[in-house]
Amino acid sequence: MKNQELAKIFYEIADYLKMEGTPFKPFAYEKAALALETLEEEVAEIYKREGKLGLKKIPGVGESIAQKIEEYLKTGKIKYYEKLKKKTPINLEELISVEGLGPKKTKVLYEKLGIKNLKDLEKAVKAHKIAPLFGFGEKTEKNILEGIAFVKRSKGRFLLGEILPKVKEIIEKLKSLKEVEMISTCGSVRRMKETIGDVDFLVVAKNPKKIMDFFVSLPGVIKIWGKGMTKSSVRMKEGFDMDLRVVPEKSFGAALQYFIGSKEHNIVLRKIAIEKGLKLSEYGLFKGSKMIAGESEEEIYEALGMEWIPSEMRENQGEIELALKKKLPKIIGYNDLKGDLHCHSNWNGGANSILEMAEKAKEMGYEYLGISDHTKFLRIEHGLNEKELAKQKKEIDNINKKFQVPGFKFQVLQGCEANILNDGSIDISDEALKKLDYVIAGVHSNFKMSKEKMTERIIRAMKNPNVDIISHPTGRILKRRDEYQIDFDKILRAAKETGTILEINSYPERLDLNDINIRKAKEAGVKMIINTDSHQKDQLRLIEFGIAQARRGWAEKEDIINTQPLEGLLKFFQRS
DNA sequence: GCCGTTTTCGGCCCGACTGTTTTCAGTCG
Repeated sequence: MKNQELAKIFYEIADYLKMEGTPFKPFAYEKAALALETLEEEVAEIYKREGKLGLKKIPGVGESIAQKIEEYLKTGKIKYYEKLKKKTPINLEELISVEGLGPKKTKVLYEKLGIKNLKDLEKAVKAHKIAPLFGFGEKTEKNILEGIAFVKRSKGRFLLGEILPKVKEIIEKLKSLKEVEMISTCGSVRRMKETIGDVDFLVVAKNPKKIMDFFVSLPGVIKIWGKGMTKSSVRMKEGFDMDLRVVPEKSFGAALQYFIGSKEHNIVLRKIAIEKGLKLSEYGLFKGSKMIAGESEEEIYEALGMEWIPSEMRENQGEIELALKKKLPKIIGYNDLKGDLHCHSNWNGGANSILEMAEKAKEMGYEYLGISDHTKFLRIEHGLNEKELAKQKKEIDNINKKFQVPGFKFQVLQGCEANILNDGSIDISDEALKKLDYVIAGVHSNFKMSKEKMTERIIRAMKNPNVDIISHPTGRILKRRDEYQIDFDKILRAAKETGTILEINSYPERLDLNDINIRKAKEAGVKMIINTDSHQKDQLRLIEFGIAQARRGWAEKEDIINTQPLEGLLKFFQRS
């Protein structure tokens, strides 16, 4: 995954340049990083095929960045980046992950106090060395302390969005070995938990030694914790660990069940087995010494008198009871969505044109795609005003004409992602909103409001008859910032009353609503929509993470409005 | 450093808020 590695480096270069106060360049590096991050094809492949010229076709990549990509592909290093790191030898990524600390403050902390990493920072905060610095103060010091605590709490866990692409790549590599007969991921990756501790693979194989040799010498392995015939364990350079187990075919299902977990789910399952006079382990389901099930998960669950439970639901949150009664909800499937309504085009922050986004959506088999660019208030994203929205509508109408092919259904809708201002009003006129197919509204500023005020703010927005959807309703950013203070039950009641739809945002850092809130919304009878918030066409694929989260929240097809075909969908927006 | 249905050079990255100031810098989206 050279793409991800390069993206990370370019983001970091951008931060170093910001630290120096360099104008514009950081923006260019970030743009290139964003493009690389979600590029479908490996840069190495592009380079192999088309050389540097091919690299320059990537949006945001010009001569200089293409050269750096080339350098990295050839040497594994970028001299320019190494030089920046050498000049200011600090763990920049770690330090700016503390909310409230940016590149500039980090630089001051390094120059005045020699702070190089989180540990140094914590020491300095605790010794009250930071508040007296020029430009800092008591409150900053306190905020930094809270920020450190938050970063530490989420440390050692990785975003599913960071890990899953790597896991899929490794699975493909392992599958290509002829010795591998069956393979699967287990653990929290398989349960699609939003953050992952380590990665587990389960393999049925003829020649375990060969598999193990291959596994411990995968690119990116920096440490081998252990290597045996049935289990090997390694540390990857990104910092996470991976285990691989080889099991006999007749136990594959039992091992899968055991290692997918969760632990809590398994404990209850084993109790049920005992009650039936059986014993469940990773080797199988046994009656005395006779194995009665184990080759597949399905036969184990069946033998225990219950329905098979999708892995995303296995958290012992009531799913076992329902499975015993054969009343599990039919949770939404990964191919049930008919479109995506939260996407940004190059009319504001996005990298691709509306047409490019639409073509990608069409390719994914969608029936519709909603363009929801930011409105006025967010100037950095080139938020659109009333006039520009009207102009954009013309473009969308033209594009839709192109898509009018007999026997083929596809339509681009025009929405917007408007801003909920401090008092709950919307930053663009009702007349303009009325002309759109639908309206998303979201909070993008002033997050540290009191619980009461923030709740009131969002509810007022929901009461605006033009607002259909609330985007990323709780505002959390994983590993960075907690959700803002809101009374979620009150929000749900207001959503129900006003018929407002709550978004499940698929961005791996957001996944907002989260699984718990999705379940609450479902129980409250509030409709939801799964969107990506794509800023470029390849991000449309992030929808997988939103769907996974919906499945973890037990959402069914009818809870999610974009499982509806276009006609049904539009009914939710009550436009005439 | 990137980009071009006004441009191959000169734009691009604005505005609110916070916390620190006493007129403003840094952070965040």
